[in-house]
Amino acid sequence: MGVKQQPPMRGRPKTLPRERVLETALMSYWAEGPTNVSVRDICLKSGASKPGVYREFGSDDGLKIAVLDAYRSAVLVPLYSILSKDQPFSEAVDALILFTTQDRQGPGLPDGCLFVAMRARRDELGEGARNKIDQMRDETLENYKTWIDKAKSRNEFRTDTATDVAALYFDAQNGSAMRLQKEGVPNAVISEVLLLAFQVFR
Amino acid sequence: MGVKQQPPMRGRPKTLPRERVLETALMSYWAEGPTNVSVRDICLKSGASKPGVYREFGSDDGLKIAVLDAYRSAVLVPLYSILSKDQPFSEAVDALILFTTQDRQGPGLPDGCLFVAMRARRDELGEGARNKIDQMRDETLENYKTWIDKAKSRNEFRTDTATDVAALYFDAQNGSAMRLQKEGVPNAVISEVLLLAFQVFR
DNA sequence: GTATTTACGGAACTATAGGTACGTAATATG
DNA sequence: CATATTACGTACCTATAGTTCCGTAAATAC
Repeated sequence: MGVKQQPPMRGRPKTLPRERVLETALMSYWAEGPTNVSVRDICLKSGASKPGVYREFGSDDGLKIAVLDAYRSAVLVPLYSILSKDQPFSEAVDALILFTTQDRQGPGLPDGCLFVAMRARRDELGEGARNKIDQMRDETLENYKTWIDKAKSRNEFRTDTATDVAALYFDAQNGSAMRLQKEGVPNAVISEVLLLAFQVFR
Repeated sequence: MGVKQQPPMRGRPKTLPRERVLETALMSYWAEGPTNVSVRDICLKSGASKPGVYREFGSDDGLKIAVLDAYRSAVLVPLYSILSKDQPFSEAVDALILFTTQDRQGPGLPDGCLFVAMRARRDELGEGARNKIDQMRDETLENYKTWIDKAKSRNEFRTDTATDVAALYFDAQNGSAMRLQKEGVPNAVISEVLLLAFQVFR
């Protein structure tokens, strides 16, 4: 199923390095902030031409949507998988803290979280990116909620706290951690802050 | 002391409504985000001319510095005064939550916190604003630290937590609360989140 | 009055953003 | 070969940002 083969296409073959553009944009937005990087910058860094990028992604907004999707696959899905993994609540919390404070220098990843940065500038972005952000935010909260409800049903989570409030809480702590990381606070300190924040559930 | 009298000035008298410009800028930045408001916007809303604003504040960056100072006096100083007031730690915490989640509709104030918004866009601002932000951030953390140390000396605060970590924690919780408020989360829910966050200190 | 000083603001200027028109190159088909 | 099709990228367009030039107005000093 699918038409993935090479159906001898007519016309001039496409040469625009889509993945390269996407990754350049992702890393640039992540490192420098999504509103501090112009399409021109991305073209220079990726070797693409401006009309090429617009042909491929439609608009600045379209590029941002594609980047958000890529970031979701690369970073958020792994986060969700920690939450949906079948393990004791406290172990998941530890895994969350480790995930959040893992070293970025080694893998050559920027500090902070692109999604957090996008949310912070939500109102400077196009309609498509805004919708994507809202949708991803909902998805994140839903993942937290499912996780918390499961923990509640196992008596591993205090039942005096509403699930959606707790979900907001976890998301807020994670966001704060990413912001501190971006500001240059050492991961060891961020760990302490998160440990403190998640003590209320033990 | 001071030369506040009217020393019969030479030249044409100044007519630019400095306070009006400042307040317009403050409210616009606060409501719409500091990087979503142009000098032109502020001129149209305040009735000033563009050269007038530049004569008075030097530059876009200078205007932002002036606005940050005004915001500090209007919002941060009252926050600091809660921390420095001589009252039991738990009462101060309650006062903090009340302060953060107080209604904005009534006084006609925007949701969220301008300082938090400025910090989020720190790298889109000029050098002067960035320095001001850093300085105000330090001041805020110092205020938290002094408050926490005082509580520790009274045995009202757990001594197993480093003061600077706790200060980062309080500031982070406050920032999250302001962000949630800006996103439209009801103050009642934000109260719950903060209550949860500050339970670790009881 | 004239000279001096200071502030005024309309109309520019410069830089950069997102976005595209259009002539050209590269492929498949007949 | 000619034709249709698709993608290429230089050079442009428009809008808007921050910023300033400069001729003029309103005051004091002589």
